[in-house]
Amino acid sequence: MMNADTLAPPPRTRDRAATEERILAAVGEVLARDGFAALGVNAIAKQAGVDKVLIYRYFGGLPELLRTWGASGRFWPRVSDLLGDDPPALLALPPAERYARFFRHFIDELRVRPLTLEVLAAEVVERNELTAILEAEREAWGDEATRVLGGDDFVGRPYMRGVTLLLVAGVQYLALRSRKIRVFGGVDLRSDEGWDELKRSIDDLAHRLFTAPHA
Amino acid sequence: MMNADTLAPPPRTRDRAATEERILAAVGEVLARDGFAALGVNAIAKQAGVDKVLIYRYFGGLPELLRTWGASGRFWPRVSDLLGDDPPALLALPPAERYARFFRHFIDELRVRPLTLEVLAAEVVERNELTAILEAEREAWGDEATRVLGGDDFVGRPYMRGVTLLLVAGVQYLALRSRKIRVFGGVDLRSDEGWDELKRSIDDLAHRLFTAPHA
DNA sequence: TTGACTTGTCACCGATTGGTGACTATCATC
DNA sequence: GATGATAGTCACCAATCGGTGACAAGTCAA
Repeated sequence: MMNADTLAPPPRTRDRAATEERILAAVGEVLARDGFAALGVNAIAKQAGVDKVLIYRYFGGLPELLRTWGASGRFWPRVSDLLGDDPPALLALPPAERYARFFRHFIDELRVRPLTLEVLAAEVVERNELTAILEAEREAWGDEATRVLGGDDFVGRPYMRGVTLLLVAGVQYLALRSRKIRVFGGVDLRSDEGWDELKRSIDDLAHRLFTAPHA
Repeated sequence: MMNADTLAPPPRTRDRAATEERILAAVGEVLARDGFAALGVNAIAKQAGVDKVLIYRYFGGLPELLRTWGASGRFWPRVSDLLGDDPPALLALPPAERYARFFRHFIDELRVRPLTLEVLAAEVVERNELTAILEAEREAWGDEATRVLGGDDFVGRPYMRGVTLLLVAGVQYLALRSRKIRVFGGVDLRSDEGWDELKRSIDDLAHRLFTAPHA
């Protein structure tokens, strides 16, 4: 029969914990390299150097694997990162200054986290079990942001919530777009200079919002 | 051979122009119903009730079909829609008023165009030949927007470009998110009331930007 | 009437997807 | 040392993807 028979396939290390870790790590690697659309059992197994059947055996399937990966919190910025190196100092600043600095940190954190942007982008285009899992992980993040920014400074300024929301959304959108395009409205989204202009604009805006309550 | 032989398949209407139109219409239908990810030759042909080989014969393939569809302008808002019913009247308004009204129109146009949002969402998550085709169609749109908004009102206000960009990006992002989630930062993105709050915020913001050149 | 062209249908191809069953190799325990 | 559970590999499945070649049927001009 010409069967190559005992052409022994060398089994791997036979270490379930290590294999599970390799699979979990492969999720992030595939996500970073090929994006959310390519995130399937075949790609993950190949990246991990493991047979895909182990994904079903160890995690139960792709959704459960994603849920485990999302819960591991290995891709999302911690809330403290949004406050900078010295949170108390930030909170002690005058409102306009705090407002502006928060957005500076927000921009910087977003720009250096390709995995975060990849997940955010996926949430824009589809809402399924996978994105819902990761979205729940992220909600506390946005809530924390509004809590830090909000507080007593918004009383008497009913426009602040809408403006803040639009700025947060705008920063997220521009960060997302920078993955696919370079220039948006004349601003280079892939250079520090481009983002510096946006930061300075928010700076000016913040001072105008807080120092001119003329209504 | 048990060949069912002349089990005559009734050919369609044998009308190339009509068939091409059905295929083009099917593009929008598939896009609206199943989204950009499902936009393939199989799905389009099935939706049009036509054999997929005709897509290759009549259009040359999926990219060319998409290009034709994009150029047909059947999904994108015309620039005039951004200026409202009476463009000269809008342009004659004071800067702050014009600024605010433009965003009102921008929001209203975006919210009633699911196909536009679908394409915008696809552009966020992937950049390929298909999205590039539709993106080129849309560029003139954004350029026109900045031309209407910009002009002489921005001189002496270096922050205006960044702020405007962030607002445009923010509106687009919130409109995109409204397709998948209902509430963002406490604002209901699927109700007129939620968007009214955002419009009012932009209103206030516009007046502050243009009436307080205190720097 | 004949022949060339076009419209449309169908069958097939290779590649890739998610998913499963069967097999071998290793390890711990009796 | 034999036994049973588990780690890991492989071969296969049906479905779907984009794409092509062959062919039947209608249309029109010579």
